[in-house]
Amino acid sequence: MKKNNADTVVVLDFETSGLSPDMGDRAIEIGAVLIEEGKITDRFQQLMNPGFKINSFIQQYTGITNSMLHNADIGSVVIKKFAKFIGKNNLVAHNAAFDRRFLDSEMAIAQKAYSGQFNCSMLLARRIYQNAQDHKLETLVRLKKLPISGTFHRALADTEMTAHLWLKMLEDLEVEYGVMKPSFEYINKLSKTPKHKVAILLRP
DNA sequence: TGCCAGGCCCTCTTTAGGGCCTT
Repeated sequence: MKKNNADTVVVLDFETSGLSPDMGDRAIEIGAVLIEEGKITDRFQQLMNPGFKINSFIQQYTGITNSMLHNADIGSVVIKKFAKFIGKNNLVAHNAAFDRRFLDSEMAIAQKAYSGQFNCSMLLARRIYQNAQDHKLETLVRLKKLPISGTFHRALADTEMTAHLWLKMLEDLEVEYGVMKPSFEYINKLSKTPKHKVAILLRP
């Protein structure tokens, strides 16, 4: 049965060859963690061979090299395994619009589908941490003193940090605003509320 | 690889432009 609480989700992060699947970019790594009732209970990480050589900027940015990708499974093989990992869970990513485009693109290539809805940790952070210097994942992780797991810009490390940020935001909503066990839909609504109206929505 | 995007949000707004965030 599908869980609709915000504390039961799959958090995911793609490393990619560029910014736009519509321009031919492909995923080169997927990382994900399953959070069940506020606890990380499973992990997924695989490199994905995009079928072409990635440029030097991406190699430097991610630390993923062409030689690492040479022996990796192709995207469609990996994404079929990942579809099983997702199951019917809802999904979370930092700047989810980006990861959703690549998930949709890779799923279409593999002729697979998923049923979960997306929530965005960046949009939620912009609402509840309005005074943060910016809302990059790294900035928020340091601001909230969350554990830095591995290297930034590798898929599983970014995913774990996004997961910790997600759980911290749920905790802060409860502790500071009395929002208990919010639904996924409530968080989605909160993430789309104009900033100047957030305080009204969250008033205990 | 391919010349590199797209959605959200703010404001000096809505007949628009530019910054943020992701790789």
